[in-house]
Amino acid sequence: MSLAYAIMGLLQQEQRTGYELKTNCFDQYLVHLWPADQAQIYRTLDKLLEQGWITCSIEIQCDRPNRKVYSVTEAGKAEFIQWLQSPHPLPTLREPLLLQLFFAAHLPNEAIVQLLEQQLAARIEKLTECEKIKLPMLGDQYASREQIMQRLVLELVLRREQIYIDWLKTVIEIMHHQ
Amino acid sequence: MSLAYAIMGLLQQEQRTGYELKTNCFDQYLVHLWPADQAQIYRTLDKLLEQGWITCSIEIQCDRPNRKVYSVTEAGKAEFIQWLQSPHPLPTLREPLLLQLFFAAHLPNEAIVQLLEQQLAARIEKLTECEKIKLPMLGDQYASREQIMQRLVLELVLRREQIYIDWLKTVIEIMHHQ
DNA sequence: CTCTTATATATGATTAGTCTTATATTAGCA
DNA sequence: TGCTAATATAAGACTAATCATATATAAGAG
Repeated sequence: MSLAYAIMGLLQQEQRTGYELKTNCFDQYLVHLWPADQAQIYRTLDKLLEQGWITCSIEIQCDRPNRKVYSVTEAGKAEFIQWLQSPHPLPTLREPLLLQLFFAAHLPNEAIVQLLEQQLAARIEKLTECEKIKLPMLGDQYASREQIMQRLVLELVLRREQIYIDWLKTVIEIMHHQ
Repeated sequence: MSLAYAIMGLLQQEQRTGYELKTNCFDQYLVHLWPADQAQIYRTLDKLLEQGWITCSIEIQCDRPNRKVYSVTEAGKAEFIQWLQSPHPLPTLREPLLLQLFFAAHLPNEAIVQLLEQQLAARIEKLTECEKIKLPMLGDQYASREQIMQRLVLELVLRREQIYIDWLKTVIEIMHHQ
């Protein structure tokens, strides 16, 4: 379960609450990489606590609801390093659009183009979102090791989105001239 | 639930049993697009039957276990055409490797490279698998409409795999010269 | 004669992820 | 005064997918 490790990775940067993980980490830096539901984050924190991989200290606040601040234990750090190095099978990417296109012979060309145009708009929007992410460029000598790794990941995400856009455009072109 | 529609699409080509769907369709033509578990196929067939979108006739065989042959009803065909045209939100692609790399600053370069090399091998294998799929080329004037659509889908899958491979190679290169 | 493979269907259990709703507090706005 | 937004956690319900296992028959190999 990768989410558990994502959480441990984030808690190693600094101790955090479930709320901070959701709003400051997953929704800001991991939206395009590993989106996570609030309910799932809290449940995973419980599970990690049970396993003894994180600990929790309750901060009593007078002006706000109490916070449970989590940090990673030594056992958790060891477990995290193990996970970091372990190979995973390629995940299966199931894309409804590709399935639709696979069976699209049943549809008139205009209907197919409409489907593709809609997808193209969505892809362009996603690429624009990803381009907004601020990270030092690859040549940047002031970039930290962490930032370099994150930039490399972002590079793939950008390239991948670009491929979809290019492909959609050529398919639309082909469907027009048929 | 896209699997239900994939099944209806396949049953529209010709009537089939659950076993044929699994071994002749999903495992052969849809492995890289929409892999499906045997248990899930049979359960989805039950659900489609309940909905009245497919019908079933039992073929008694003397030498083999009986077969339940399914075909799509008029209601099912209408439902399928509706689905074919309806836009879907972009699916979230969660890739453990990207998450690992995101946090890989904790790891020495050699360990990162090892992870990348392993992934590269897996990606090359997958690309090779996809290249084995036989479909007429895009210019082919004897290609059916169905084949053209399937070739277009395959083109994206191939391009996407190629992007991963290119990216992995450049990242490995970068990790070596750091 | 037993073991494996192919044909054929079905159920139980579990995981990961999503959606919805509930609770509680404070600040700020109209 | 009531409404909304931000902060903070939790539980219930559900779906899609996966894994394991069970059943039954026949052909073919060793």
